[in-house]
Amino acid sequence: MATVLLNKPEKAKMHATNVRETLPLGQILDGDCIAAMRSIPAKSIDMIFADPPYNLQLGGDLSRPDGSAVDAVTDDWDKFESFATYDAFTKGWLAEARRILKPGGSIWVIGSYHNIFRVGTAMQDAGFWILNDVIWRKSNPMPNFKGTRFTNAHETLIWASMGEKAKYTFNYRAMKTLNDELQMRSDWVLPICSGAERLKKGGTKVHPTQKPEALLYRVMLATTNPGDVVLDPFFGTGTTGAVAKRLGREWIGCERESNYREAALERIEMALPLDESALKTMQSKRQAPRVAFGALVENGYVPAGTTLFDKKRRHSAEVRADGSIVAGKEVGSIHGVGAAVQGAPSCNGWTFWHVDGEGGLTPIDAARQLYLLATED
Amino acid sequence: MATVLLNKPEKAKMHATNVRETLPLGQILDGDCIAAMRSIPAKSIDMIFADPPYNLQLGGDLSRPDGSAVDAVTDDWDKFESFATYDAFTKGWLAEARRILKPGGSIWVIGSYHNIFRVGTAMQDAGFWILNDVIWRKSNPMPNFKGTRFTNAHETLIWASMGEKAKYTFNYRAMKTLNDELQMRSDWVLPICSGAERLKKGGTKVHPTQKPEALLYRVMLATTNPGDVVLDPFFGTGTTGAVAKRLGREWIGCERESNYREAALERIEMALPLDESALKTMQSKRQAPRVAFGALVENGYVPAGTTLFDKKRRHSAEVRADGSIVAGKEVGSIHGVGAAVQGAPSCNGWTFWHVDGEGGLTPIDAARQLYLLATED
DNA sequence: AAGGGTATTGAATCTAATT
DNA sequence: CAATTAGATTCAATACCCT
Repeated sequence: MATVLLNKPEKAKMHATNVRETLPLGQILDGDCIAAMRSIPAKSIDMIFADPPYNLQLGGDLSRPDGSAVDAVTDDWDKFESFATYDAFTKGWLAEARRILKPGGSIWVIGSYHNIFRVGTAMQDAGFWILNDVIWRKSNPMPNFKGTRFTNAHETLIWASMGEKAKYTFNYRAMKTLNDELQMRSDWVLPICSGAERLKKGGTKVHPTQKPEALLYRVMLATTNPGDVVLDPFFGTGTTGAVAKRLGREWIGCERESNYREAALERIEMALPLDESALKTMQSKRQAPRVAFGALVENGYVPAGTTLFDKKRRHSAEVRADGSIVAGKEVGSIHGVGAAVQGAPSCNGWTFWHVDGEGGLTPIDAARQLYLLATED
Repeated sequence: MATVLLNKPEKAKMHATNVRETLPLGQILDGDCIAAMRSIPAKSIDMIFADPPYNLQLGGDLSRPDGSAVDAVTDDWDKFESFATYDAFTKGWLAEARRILKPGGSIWVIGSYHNIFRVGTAMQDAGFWILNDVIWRKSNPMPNFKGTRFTNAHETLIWASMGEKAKYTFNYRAMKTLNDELQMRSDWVLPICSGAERLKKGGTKVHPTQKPEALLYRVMLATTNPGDVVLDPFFGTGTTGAVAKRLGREWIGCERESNYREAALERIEMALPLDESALKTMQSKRQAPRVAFGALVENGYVPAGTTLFDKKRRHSAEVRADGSIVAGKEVGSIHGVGAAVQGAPSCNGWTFWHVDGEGGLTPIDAARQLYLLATED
């Protein structure tokens, strides 16, 4: 029998491929989400989006908010019982979620003030590292008819990685593009789910808390890549699945109620996937291929002997044949010398240093872009 | 000796009056807030506003893109050994807060994702009944300098009564007036504390986390009446005291650090009734909402994959998932690509680009108008 | 005086790949 | 795994200096 030697990353990759083939992609698992998640292999999911129910009746039945339902529990002892039961439930499904997430995966949970504080605490206690809490600011909320409180006009999402040092996916550049070239903030203004998007049967809502697709769209675009596997333990009518399909992500759902499952499957069937070109997003420079400054020198884009200046000509440096630069006593990389002359902890030499041309000073980053275009493919 | 018979309400009223006379109104109690609150009689306070340490758990130094350093919160008072330590601290001060609050009083606590979930859980466990969580959306937050997460652009306040059936004060009418005759929502847009309001000594800020008076103004106007007693267990530089004085409320503070106490007393001494200009900043701004093209994409008004044309169909471009558009080699915003294909210095993409519909070409600005109609309050 | 340009700053869990 | 190196990264408001 032939032996093939594999290094560690290759082994991991092959393992991931094998595991992926066993995943129930594009399926809604029937039953309790904890039991359903138990059937998923460990470290196999890229992102989890969870919209857990928030109210736990004493009978052990979970119910969703429908605006009129009020907790029947009244005295303090029962309240404690209720919170304790809810916390145990939260701890249970979070533990399974943690098991099936990849080390570089992340989790989103949405909730309101009834449950989000307990969920957030449980997430921290389970070892998740909160990256942001995000506010979904509803642009057209239900008014508070009685005038007894502030209009409850938002919901809270928590986004967390597997741990303090864990990696995670964040498509910073795509978010910035989506927000007209400003950093995306932690407060998102989006309309509630209504109109044609709202699933109805016989004139009534199929699901009391159907989330808008725009919300999932932003979540997925921000924190997953095409082809990633997204799991939703409280699938409901399948907003997560519909958006995943549209955005070229794989999905898995868990849902106990058959009428929700049916509505979800029908809905996702109708969803149209975007083609590959439309799925492309603005790439960050971090993802662009690295170019050594020395390559520009070798190829004559910035010849040896060129004098570099900072934007205000307060500093200058000379380029040497090996791509190092010299400024007074400082010798080294464009970054190191840039940092040294400024007395700064670090410096991006590509944008700090300029060459003197016909139209004034041009950052050497422009030469890098030219080089990248010329050497593409 | 004459005997005066008093009925029960009169007795309670007299008791309240006597207790009130023993309260350290207009004073800052020196020392740990738990010990300080122990000196306050039970059921004597109308409202508590608490801004406890956030337990930020910051890593190393952080520098801005220009190389300058970020002045972080490094004070000892924000350092806790573990979540367990922080939880014990929270439980301790909440218990005292609960003891001194009147049955019809209420409590506000402000925090960030670092601590607010733990605080909210502790409040529920202590028996407080959450009435709202309120989002302070900062109009000018500190950016995320490294592009690693969403800009942390908000903080969360929790407002709670003494229990599910407990009474509380809510001045619905005042809030509606303050909000241009619309119900006050659970998200408040306010600037951070800066400029003349920010207390400084020798050019540097006295307190690292001074809260804006506008925030306290809205809190107090909404949930207290003139003459009410407001206590702040983490008084700092006395924003609560200054606003209480201006609004005709009584105040009590607790503060360990003498330099904060001194700054606070001096500041409150100077506090004057609010003038017109200050009042204006307290009011909700009804400014025209800015719409990013990306919002139309994620909400399906202009789906990814759509082809855009200029009015005469000389140019076309394709919409991508993140709201960028592609025309040949040009990739970027509707404005940038519009300018590039025309060879123009600038371009209003909203009027330049059109979508092909039943009635011919329609400018994408029409979709923006539709979106605005759907999201208007 | 008005306006333009530049510097400063705010509750921040703030890099990633290679050696 | 720690140390090193390459190199990516900011928005709104205020303050102050200069025409």
